Amino acid sequence: MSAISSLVDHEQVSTSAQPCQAESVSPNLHLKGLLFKYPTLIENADEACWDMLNQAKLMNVPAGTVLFHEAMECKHLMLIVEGQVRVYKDSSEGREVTLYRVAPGQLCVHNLNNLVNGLAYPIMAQTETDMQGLVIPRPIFHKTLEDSASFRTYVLRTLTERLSHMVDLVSGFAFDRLDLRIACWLNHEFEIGCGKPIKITHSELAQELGTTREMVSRILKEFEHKRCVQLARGKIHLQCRHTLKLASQGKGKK
Amino acid sequence: MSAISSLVDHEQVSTSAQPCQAESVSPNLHLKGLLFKYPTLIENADEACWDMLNQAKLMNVPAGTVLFHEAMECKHLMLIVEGQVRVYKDSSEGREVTLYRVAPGQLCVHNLNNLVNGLAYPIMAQTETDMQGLVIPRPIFHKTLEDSASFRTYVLRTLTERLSHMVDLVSGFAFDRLDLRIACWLNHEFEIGCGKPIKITHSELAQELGTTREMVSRILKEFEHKRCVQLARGKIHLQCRHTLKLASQGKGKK
DNA sequence: AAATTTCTGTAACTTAGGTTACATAGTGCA
DNA sequence: TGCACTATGTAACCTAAGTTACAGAAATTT
Repeated sequence: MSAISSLVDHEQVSTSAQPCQAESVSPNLHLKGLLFKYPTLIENADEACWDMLNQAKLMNVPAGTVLFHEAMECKHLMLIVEGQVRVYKDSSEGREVTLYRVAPGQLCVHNLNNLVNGLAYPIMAQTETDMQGLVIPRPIFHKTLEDSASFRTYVLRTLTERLSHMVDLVSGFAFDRLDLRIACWLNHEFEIGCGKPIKITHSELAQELGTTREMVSRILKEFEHKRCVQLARGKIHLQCRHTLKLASQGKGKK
Repeated sequence: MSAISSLVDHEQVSTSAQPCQAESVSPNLHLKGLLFKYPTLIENADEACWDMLNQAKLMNVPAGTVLFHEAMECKHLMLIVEGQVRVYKDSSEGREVTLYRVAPGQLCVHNLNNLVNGLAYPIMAQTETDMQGLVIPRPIFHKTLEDSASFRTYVLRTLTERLSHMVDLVSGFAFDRLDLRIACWLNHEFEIGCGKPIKITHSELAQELGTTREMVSRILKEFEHKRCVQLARGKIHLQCRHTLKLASQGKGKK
């Protein structure tokens, strides 16, 4: 509660109702460039879908902006062109868990939820980087849902995929030890980063996984002793992919 | 793995591919009777939606049937008319968590996921009671998604609602103590049952919440001492709604 | 009625995770 | 160079949750 209001007070907030720096996107060509990260949406897009995209406005949002929170209503759908958004839930004791991230090519399903059901949901979304997005007003979103088969497919896919992802989250919390969850997270990050060092602080990682900084420090240090990783200020270097894989499979419990 | 295959071996399994006892539903009137628990679907149903429903086949499934598991592919969408299905995830150590239940009026979103994305997902669904459902073949489901605005709305609503529910699950695991989670669960059950005793064993409740029987026994006994509930074999009686509410709000920590 | 199975109670113990409370080490910059 | 700030390390302690290992009660079957 206090965490939320302090954020809202002290940081730049753009309610979806008042997009800042919105401008029309003119030619189709330009659109295709902006949306090249949405291949599943674009490649099969039908006319109705293009209609919607042509009516979208481009909007710039600085890093750290709260896009929605608590009981906020969404008046727009946002397609992210550049940058990324973190969607998370915070606890009354000041801890956090990341639920998922929205990157170019993806939709914020809670944004969708809000648009479809008209229900706000007590969760937060905040830009992690400067962001550029295409803003689609609610009525146009609904109309396109009616008219465009391709858009529909895209929306449905996104929703069901997120759902599976949420099941993974639940089962991690329910069954896996924290060291396992950290190892898996590292593994995944190293995989998509091709082994490049991960830039994150221990307390950020704690907020990612819904735990505390001290626990993360403790477990990362263990991993360093096992020579999976090497720690530096604000960075985690991969030392041995194999050892980390083992740790992430729950083996080598020590 | 072994848990799954043993279930599959020893219990009655109906792959969605071979519905047992399927029969055509003839007149519209009959359909309306069957689907009276689907008001949101029925009341606004357009012609395309009725078309689909008219092509559905009625199917009876006995209690304890595994509807899908692991990497099983769904060839049908199932609208539950009578009875209920439990969708859950099991751990390698033999524990379980219930993800959600599907009752008349609802859809199994993982069934949807499978139909939409063609991806199977390692999670289980099993009938808890004898069940009667309307089976809709995959191609007809897809066609109706194209043609029926009302069906689409219904599907989207269901999906986004489940998603919110999953967030609650995650945040419970991430932030709430087990006693809190049990208290909330009891509260909810007493609410929908209007205070009637809940029929459940401790180990079933453990599987519900992803914990162990001993923990549930211990915490329920605590609640009995606090005079929230009264325990009997296979049953939990509500003693004082107020005290339980307090416990479920994390107050009266003892 | 006796035997068997299922359910519950509970004590003793272990372990994972969280908390408190510092110390120390980098980083940026005045 | 020194100061402030942020990030990390770590020990001691606490508590929630899980585990082991029973005993006994209630239901069900033979």
